[in-house]
Amino acid sequence: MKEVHTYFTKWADAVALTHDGARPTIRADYPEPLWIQAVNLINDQIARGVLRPGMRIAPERELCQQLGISRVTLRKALTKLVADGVLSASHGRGWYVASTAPARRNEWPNTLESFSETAAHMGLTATSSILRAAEAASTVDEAEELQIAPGTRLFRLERVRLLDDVPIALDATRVPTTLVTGLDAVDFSHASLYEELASRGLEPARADAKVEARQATDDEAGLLALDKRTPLLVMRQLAFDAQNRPLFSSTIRYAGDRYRLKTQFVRSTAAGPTR
Amino acid sequence: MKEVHTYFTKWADAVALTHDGARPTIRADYPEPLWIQAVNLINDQIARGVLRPGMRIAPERELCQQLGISRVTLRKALTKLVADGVLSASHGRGWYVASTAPARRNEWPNTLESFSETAAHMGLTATSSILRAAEAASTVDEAEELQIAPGTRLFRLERVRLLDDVPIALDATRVPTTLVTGLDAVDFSHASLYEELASRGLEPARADAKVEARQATDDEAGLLALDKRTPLLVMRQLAFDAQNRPLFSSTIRYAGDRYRLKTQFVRSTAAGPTR
DNA sequence: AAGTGGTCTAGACCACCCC
DNA sequence: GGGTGGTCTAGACCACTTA
Repeated sequence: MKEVHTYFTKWADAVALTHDGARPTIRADYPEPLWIQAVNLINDQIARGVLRPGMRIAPERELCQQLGISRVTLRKALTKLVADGVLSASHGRGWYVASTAPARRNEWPNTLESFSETAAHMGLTATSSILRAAEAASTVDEAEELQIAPGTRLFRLERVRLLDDVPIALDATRVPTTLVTGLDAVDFSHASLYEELASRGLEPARADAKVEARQATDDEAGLLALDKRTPLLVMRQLAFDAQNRPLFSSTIRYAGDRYRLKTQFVRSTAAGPTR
Repeated sequence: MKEVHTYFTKWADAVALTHDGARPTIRADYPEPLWIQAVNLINDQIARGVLRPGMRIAPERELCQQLGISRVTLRKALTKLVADGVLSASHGRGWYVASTAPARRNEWPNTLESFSETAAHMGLTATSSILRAAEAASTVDEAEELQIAPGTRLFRLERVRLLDDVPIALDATRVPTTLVTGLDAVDFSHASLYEELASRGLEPARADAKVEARQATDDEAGLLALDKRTPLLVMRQLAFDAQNRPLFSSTIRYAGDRYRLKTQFVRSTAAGPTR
């Protein structure tokens, strides 16, 4: 495809990273990998206003000298910054700072967060009222979804999720006991399921989610203290670890007028998998 | 954190990629970059069943020889496959094929798709009934969202979106005329907005979305031929290009019982941006 | 101690953009 | 032609896992 748009007719001046004092603080001592230090350094410069939206930054080979790292390492950092939407590259022209005020930028591309973590980010306290926390045999549907044998025992956790004591959602989560046992001994009115799983070596890496809207039933309306006509935002989630093993499934029914889901879609680039 | 879980007590046998005929088809001629060829090759081997879920693949240094590429290039391919959830690495132990049948795996991590593209994937035909397609001055709110001066003219496109002639959603999209002009001359009852933008050099790279549920108004119910009590799934979307310039905003109101949003959340790894 | 992934380097060539 | 990003290589050292 032909590029129709031209941004500048003349070259923008490149901006060096070292405008204050000696060489920037990239140390080979190894507290953190060099490329992560480079990412943080550039993020800092943008936050500090040394690098402003739309600016062209110094060419790669020059940055390498300034930072004292190799080009391969620098490019690993730049790649990460592109993924975060902080920089963008233009082939024969240079690197440019993305044009959004960094303060308003999103934290992470598309984060899988627990309810507790989301609450913490908002400065609220997440608690739960437990409706059920027990092991039982799985149904055929549950077994298929979690890729276990039908009848395998599941830990079922059903909670009313509260933010600062206001009921927000109904959360029904199922974890196969083939992955973890002893969850029924935990008090989940304050504990976080994510943390419990993490402490047992189970780390969710991603989750597929389906979202739909429907009316609340009488039961649901009662538990969430809703007007019966209020719609629910229903999110059905299946979480996997890095090996794509299903870890747990959860259905979260949010009160339609008390919650808003946020997500970010990314346009796929290059090498889409072979079907 | 300490790793609690141990997967194997004994080493799994490594699996080579070359089980059929001569060396696999990675050619330096350059139709595609070598690392993309490697990605495709490994995806193919998994699809063909040579590599099966849970298997350990040959160590990096061995694969380099088999494929005739350098370790850096191979690792670029492996990194991509990790991002796609196809492989996972374990430090001192090796590379493992993720344990989900590849056929059931998702296409792309989290795709930004147009309605037309989504329809095509489902084998349906997307059409539109145009409610409005005209330029007008922006309101203060619209201007702020799109980062333009208030009063700047916008192209407003309002459509009923149909799949195989069934009304699915109401789509209201606004594009600043500072980015593109002449859109009011296009017949959007069949044309795709994404394609029109792409042909003018505007490529969306990502979009922030907020999703909520609410009841349909009488007007909305009428346009979508809904029972008035059916809830709507409302998605408010703001699309950006690679430089983070806002390209357009769109509000899509789906009939709650005719559509289901799918998305994927990814657990953020390493180097979270500085706040 | 040996095997493996994780990080890093110096140097090369190509493709694209602009003068 | 000169500057710039995109790709690729060979080789090195470190950290983690398993024996």
